[in-house]
Amino acid sequence: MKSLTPPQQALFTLFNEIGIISQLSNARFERTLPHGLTIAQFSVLNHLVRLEGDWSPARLAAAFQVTKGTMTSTLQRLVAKDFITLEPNPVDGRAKHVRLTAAGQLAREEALSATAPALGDISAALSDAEIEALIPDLQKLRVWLDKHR
Amino acid sequence: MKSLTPPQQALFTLFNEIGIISQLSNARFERTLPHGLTIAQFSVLNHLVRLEGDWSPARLAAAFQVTKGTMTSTLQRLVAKDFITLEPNPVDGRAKHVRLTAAGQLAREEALSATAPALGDISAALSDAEIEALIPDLQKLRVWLDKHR
DNA sequence: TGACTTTGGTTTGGTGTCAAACTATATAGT
DNA sequence: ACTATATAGTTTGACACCAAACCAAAGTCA
Repeated sequence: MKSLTPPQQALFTLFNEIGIISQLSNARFERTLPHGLTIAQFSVLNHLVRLEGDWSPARLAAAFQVTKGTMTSTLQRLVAKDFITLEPNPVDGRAKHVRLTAAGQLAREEALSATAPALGDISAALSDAEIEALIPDLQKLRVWLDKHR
Repeated sequence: MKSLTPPQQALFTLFNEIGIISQLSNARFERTLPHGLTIAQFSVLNHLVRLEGDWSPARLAAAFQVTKGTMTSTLQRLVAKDFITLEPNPVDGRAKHVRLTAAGQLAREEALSATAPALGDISAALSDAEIEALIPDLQKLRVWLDKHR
């Protein structure tokens, strides 16, 4: 029976843990979100509030490492909820502007408030210092994977 | 504008990185897999080869932290590829036995060979020691999330 | 100017995942 | 034994995601 070398085995375990954590944490947050928001939808709202500037669907897709098709779908759901509008770009006939509505800003505030407690709980699992320590290594890994895909 | 405390911010970043890594690494592996296997499908094949014993769909679902419905779907695709069979359990009329076929074992071997190089590449991003160091903390986090869901 | 290439966005089809509803079989309790 | 509950597996309906095909508007370049 074929098998992996120990370093390969470790990597395999690492990605396995990461996959499960991603799944569990998404489920955990999604349960707390109001208005039937999903993580993907909330992330877009949050992004638009925090980062100034003009955001097109394509720019958002690049920022979230997601295909344009995926972003189209997420934005359509946000439009259906009246949390954003898609306006034509007067300068570029292909492009659109993504604009947050007042309701969208409000929903983002509510979502943030609802999410914060669930985040606090996790301190029981890992100390703040441990969390801080994990981030740089994961970022290195993420950047590498992004560059080599 | 509402905001998060620094520790909450760190957790937010952590889960964000984890989500992206999960996505990118899945895409990366899936590209290398033969027979149109997905990660989910390969994981089941691999599991059946490595761990002896009788495996029912329900037991597999529990092992992979996935709902029974999700496992039903994955198993059906493996059956369609003739990589497993589902046999009735003579003792329990509700349950089924999941059995690997010869083709399934072969496919798992091929998948393992095809995947190994992609795993090796990643050493360029993170040293073996760094990878080993990450795992225990992530396991703590995963176990906690699993227990509190 | 006209043809070719790139870019922005949408659509389609396939996969994974969940929650919830549903059937059938087992098990427990009285 | 009968009823109630728990368990195994499937199905349905959403959502996120990808790859690939597609259209329209820009941009390039000869």
